[in-house]
Amino acid sequence: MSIDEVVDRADRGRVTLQVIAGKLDVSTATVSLALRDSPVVAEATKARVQALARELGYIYNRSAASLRTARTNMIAVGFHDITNPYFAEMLVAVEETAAEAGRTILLGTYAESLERQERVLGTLKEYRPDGMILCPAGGATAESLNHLTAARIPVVQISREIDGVGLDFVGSDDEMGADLAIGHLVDLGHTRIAMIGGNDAISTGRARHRGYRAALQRRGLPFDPALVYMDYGSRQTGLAGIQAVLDLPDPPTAAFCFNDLTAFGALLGLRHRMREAGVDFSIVGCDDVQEAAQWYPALTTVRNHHAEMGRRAAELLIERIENPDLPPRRVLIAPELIVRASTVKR
Amino acid sequence: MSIDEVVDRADRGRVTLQVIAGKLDVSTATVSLALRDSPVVAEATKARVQALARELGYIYNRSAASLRTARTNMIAVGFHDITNPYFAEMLVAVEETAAEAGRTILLGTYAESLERQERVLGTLKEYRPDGMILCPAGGATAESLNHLTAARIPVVQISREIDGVGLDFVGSDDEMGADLAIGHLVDLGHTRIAMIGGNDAISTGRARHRGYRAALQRRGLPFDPALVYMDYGSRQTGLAGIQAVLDLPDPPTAAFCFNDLTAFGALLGLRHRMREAGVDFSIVGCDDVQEAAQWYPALTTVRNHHAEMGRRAAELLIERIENPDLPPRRVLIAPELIVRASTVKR
DNA sequence: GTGAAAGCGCTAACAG
DNA sequence: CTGTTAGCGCTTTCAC
Repeated sequence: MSIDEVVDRADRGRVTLQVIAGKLDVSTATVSLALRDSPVVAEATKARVQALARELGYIYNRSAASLRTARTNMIAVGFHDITNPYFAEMLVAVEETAAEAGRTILLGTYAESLERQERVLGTLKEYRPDGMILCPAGGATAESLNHLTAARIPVVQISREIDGVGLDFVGSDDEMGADLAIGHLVDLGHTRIAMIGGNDAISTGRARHRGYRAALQRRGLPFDPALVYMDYGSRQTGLAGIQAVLDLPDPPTAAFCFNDLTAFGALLGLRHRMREAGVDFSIVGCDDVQEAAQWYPALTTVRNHHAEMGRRAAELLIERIENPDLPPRRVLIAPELIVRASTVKR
Repeated sequence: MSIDEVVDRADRGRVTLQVIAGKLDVSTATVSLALRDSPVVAEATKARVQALARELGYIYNRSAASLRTARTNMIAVGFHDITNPYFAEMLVAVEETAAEAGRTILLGTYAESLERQERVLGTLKEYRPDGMILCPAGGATAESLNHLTAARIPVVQISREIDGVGLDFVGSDDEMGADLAIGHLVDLGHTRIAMIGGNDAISTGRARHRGYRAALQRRGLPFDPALVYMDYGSRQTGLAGIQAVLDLPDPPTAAFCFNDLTAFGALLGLRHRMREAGVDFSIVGCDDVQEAAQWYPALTTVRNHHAEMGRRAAELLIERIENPDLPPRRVLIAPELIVRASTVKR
């Protein structure tokens, strides 16, 4: 073969197993095996094949392989929002774990739109990922995931859980987390404790609110609905929520926030009222995103080990891909209270 | 066909064009056309095909289609770090723009590791994405992307630029951004202005430092190397950097930070020294991530329109996919100074 | 240790 | 308007 031919081939990006086989006068089967370093091929042959492949700039075509093997080595990830550092950090953990296991991430996002989620998941599944990791939009129902189970696609839910789908789940023990937070505040002498952010549309919202009420009750404290400000867990919610409860005739002295983002907003809202967390008010967040330690005051929060959640979800999924008949598993990671500077004795 | 057969097919996830064609006694070609709503197929036939496809739970197999068409409708995105909100927000814009154009994102990350970048890009290209959007790790060279250009894969670089690769680029005009920042500080009466964060390994680092020097010079201010604290643009860098320059015999009264993350760290570092931005010191960030407006004090920063960068990058890539022979384009988005509360008259 | 051949599920000519 | 045919690039028996 001439150099020109080689360049020509490489140029047109059309180097296939056939081309290599042709030039070396071996079969495509041998080339295929050789490139995958099969022990069945003679060392000398392998070396020749691999050398030529490199020289020609051969690129393995996974679409073709997938068609044949019914395996894509792709893991589809459907997240509602990767702008929230909690999910961004979780996604990185998923991606890194997947990459270590030779898998690549196919990503879809849908904010909190059920309709976009529908479309995105539909598209993702056409790529035939070996499995999916999902954090559904608020209000998603078991029926909305039926098409995935019907197609027998291995799915693990992360962080948010939909009741009654028999799918794997990796999340945090949110009732315990709320209890940790409330316990800490009560220990500091607080008796009027607000809960800001979170709503009934998502499982974490329900669980953290449930945990909040149970924790109060467990400690003999009354539940006052006026102290509960429910909304999507954003900075804006925290900003508005803290001010709303501060305006109450009998305002709280502390607040447990649905997540760190809400807590950051609350920290700010406090300043707008010339108050300061850690001085004359206490704020506890939930999640422990990187930013939490960096705030001023540094945020006391419930660490949910979200990177570990990401890693575990990827591991669970890979196990399920390899063994689809496993019974559904539910792994709850125990949260941990991280006391920093935003909480103070009453 | 019996219901049992249907259920059986659906169960085994093996509904293909052939199956539908067989049941309807038409050819696979017709089914293929009908499912894509081709005008060439009779309405009645289309309706029958589409109805049966839905009934059987047919899932389009993009691997198979890709093999045939040499188009995957995937866009590979290689980012070094999506934990930085700047890049997370950019990624969302890329993903949404791609989704609107019927493309899905294949994601790879590599932190700042050139070796991981190498591996990740190599894997991504085996999936035969129609194109790639890259933000390379620090220190990446033109050679390290040669394999992509050799394979004639359309690539657009985003945010960070590698000299001498003839690839499309979408980024911000960083010298202008630095000039905006320094101009603002000089207008406020500052003459000793530090620059914190950023390094020579990445194009934005070089450009912002170049802009910083040029801006000083343009205003007749001396350049003092002691005021420059170079490092990767992280919160930690800001925290350490601000304290380092504050320790100088002749400390600055203001600082321009490489990015918002660094600025957040600097804001904190100031507090560790009982100083406060917007009161007795001025800090200007760069990027304007969502968090910037939420800080206390709210951060004065150079808005780089990173969401628009993401959108433009996706658009440029799609244009190039459709027209590979376009000459390389370089789009620089003009930054904008956003004055908030972290800067104050000297 | 290597080759021949079939086929994964789809699309694109081309014929009729 | 619909069918026939070939083939995308790979993997996998099964022979030899």
